[in-house]
Amino acid sequence: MDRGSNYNPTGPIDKSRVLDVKPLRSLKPIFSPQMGSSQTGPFPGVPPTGPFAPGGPSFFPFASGNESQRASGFANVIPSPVPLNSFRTPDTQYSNGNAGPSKTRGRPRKGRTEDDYGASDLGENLDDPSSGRKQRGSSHKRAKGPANLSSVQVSIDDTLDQFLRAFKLTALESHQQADGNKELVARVLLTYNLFRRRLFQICEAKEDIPGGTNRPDLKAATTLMNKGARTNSTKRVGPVPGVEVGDIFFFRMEMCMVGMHAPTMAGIDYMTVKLSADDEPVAVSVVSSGGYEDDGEDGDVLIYSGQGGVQRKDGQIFDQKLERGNLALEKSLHRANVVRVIRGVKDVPNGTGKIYIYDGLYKIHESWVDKGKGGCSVFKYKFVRVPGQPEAFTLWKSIEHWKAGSGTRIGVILPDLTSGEETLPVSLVNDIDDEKGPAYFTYSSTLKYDKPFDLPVPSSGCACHGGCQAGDANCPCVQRNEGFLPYNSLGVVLNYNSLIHECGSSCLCPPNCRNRVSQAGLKVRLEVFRTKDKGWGLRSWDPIRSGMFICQYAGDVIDASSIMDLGSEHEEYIFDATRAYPSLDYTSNGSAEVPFPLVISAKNTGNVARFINHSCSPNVFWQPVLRDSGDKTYLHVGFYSIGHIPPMQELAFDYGIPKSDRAALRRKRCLCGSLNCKGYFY
DNA sequence: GCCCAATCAGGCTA
DNA sequence: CTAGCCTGATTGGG
Repeated sequence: MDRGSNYNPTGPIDKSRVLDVKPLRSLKPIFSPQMGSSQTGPFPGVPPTGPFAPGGPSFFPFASGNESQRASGFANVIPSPVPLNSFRTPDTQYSNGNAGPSKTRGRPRKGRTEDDYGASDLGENLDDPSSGRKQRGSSHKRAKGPANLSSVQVSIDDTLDQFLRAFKLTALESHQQADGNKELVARVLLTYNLFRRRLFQICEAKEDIPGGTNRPDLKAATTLMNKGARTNSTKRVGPVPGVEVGDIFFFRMEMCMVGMHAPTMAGIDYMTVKLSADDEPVAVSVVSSGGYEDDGEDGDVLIYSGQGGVQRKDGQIFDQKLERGNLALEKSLHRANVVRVIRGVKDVPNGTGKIYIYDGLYKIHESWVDKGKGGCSVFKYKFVRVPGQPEAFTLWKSIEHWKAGSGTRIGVILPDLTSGEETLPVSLVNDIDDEKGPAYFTYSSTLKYDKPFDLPVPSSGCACHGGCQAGDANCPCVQRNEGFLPYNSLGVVLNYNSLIHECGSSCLCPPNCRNRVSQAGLKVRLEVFRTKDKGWGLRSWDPIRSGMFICQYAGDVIDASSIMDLGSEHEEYIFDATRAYPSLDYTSNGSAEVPFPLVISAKNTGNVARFINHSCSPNVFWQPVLRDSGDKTYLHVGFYSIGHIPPMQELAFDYGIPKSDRAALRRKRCLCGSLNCKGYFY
């Protein structure tokens, strides 16, 4: 019921009596509150129909069918990597007016950590005590390779243009910028994240490049938005087309770009609606991320604090005023309008970062004035979630309980089907039917090569005792990856090469080197679960960032020529790199294939990857990864997320198309259920 | 239209 | 690890 101290049971008070306020001009509801109306549908009272309710389900008559089908399949639109020679070409070959040192902003670059997500765990347990926690400062900078500034600038521009072209965002129609849809939102966010990561990778490797930044999140967003690559820029009360309840974001700018929440810092977003006589502000969304003392009785209630009203360092105290966002919330309360709520939670693996969860539509039930710390007056608003929406924030709370072992999770068959083989347990869960588990197999987290199947790649290990450093031109591992480290410290791939060269056994770097991601094991808590109609599948309790490593494909490497003879029951657990995969087709234009015909059977021995199902709209893709072992180099297959994946969403990748006609005859009915499902897979 | 203030970021340092 | 400083970007409002 009441939550006690903060709660004022006397109900809303007359704020104008207490504070310096603008008068509420009209309290007559624009829309009838509809609280007890007989309206049907999942969101009673939503939207507040009328002149300013463009939200809600829409048809997209302008979306070209085949274009949307093509573009939402991430894999076939991955831009090719910037060729290495673009960093070596003299300036004179380019006539780009932006190139040239004269355009540089003279801002001195500061020292920075190895990634854009705060402190890294690198540098701990180092042999070399003098290196300290982090390689920083002049010695580190001097180690960086000579950067050809202008050509790097060109490559940043080129990279962006490639992304924009690949995702067909070069010339968005104005109606597409104003009103989005799911496919468009996905394209904008994917482009943003690919560019942001690539931008970070380039900037951390080279000093003082024009357009360089220590805030790739901001830089990438402004660049994209300046080119018109955004959507849902029309503010609206109610749902945002293309964003679903439970969707997650890792940066405020992401929400800005897709019309979820426009302000870059402020917690309350509102719009001014035209009335017959006056303009009135109406709230559209709030972000609750711990800046104030927000609280709620349970997952469906949020006590939100108004904006402003701080206690300054000099001791001066400012009360909150009933203006701007606070006034808008007050109006939304009186109009009984819905407000989108975004919950910010701490990103545990990152530490300093936050994850923003879209928790759906809420209504403000009451407001009051409270005394905040320091004694200033603070507005409080009680948000109550509109019933009937999919679970979002409460799901996160449940997962916390599962992890702590305090919650009862129904349908758990095994707490850890890997029997400790993996770094993290993997639950086996069935809350669908009576199946007791998948057919017997031996769990193994590694890939087994029977025959020496090595590649003629001369491997000379690095000597980076403190872990490989971005921009270290002397590191052979950096060189093999075209001058960059392929991952950040969270295990996120930063760009898309046809091959990732990880450090191997001949390298002297420690096991927690940034370039040993796929060999370091699981980083997210996975579960094998019973799907409704596709057998067993794989999903994650933890949120997964765009580009993050998920797992490798373990099993037995088998002879590619024998794949034709395998029985159909065998091919259920086959990974076949010789198939045509959309992503590989795109990045390579057909030329750069996997170095040798790698086929893996996980029928008898395998890991979690054998449970990943096919989807025509995948959220996971794979990349070949090279690791050396002694004097031999072995190929592995790493799985990475395409976009951000909320907890408990099934992981799936595109199984590709077999190149042999015989195998192609064995097509199976696809049950992925996506809008652009081809209807079958192999 | 220009400028500026306000703001539940996010990186970095002490 | 946390508090605080610093740069930063959008948008509303004057």
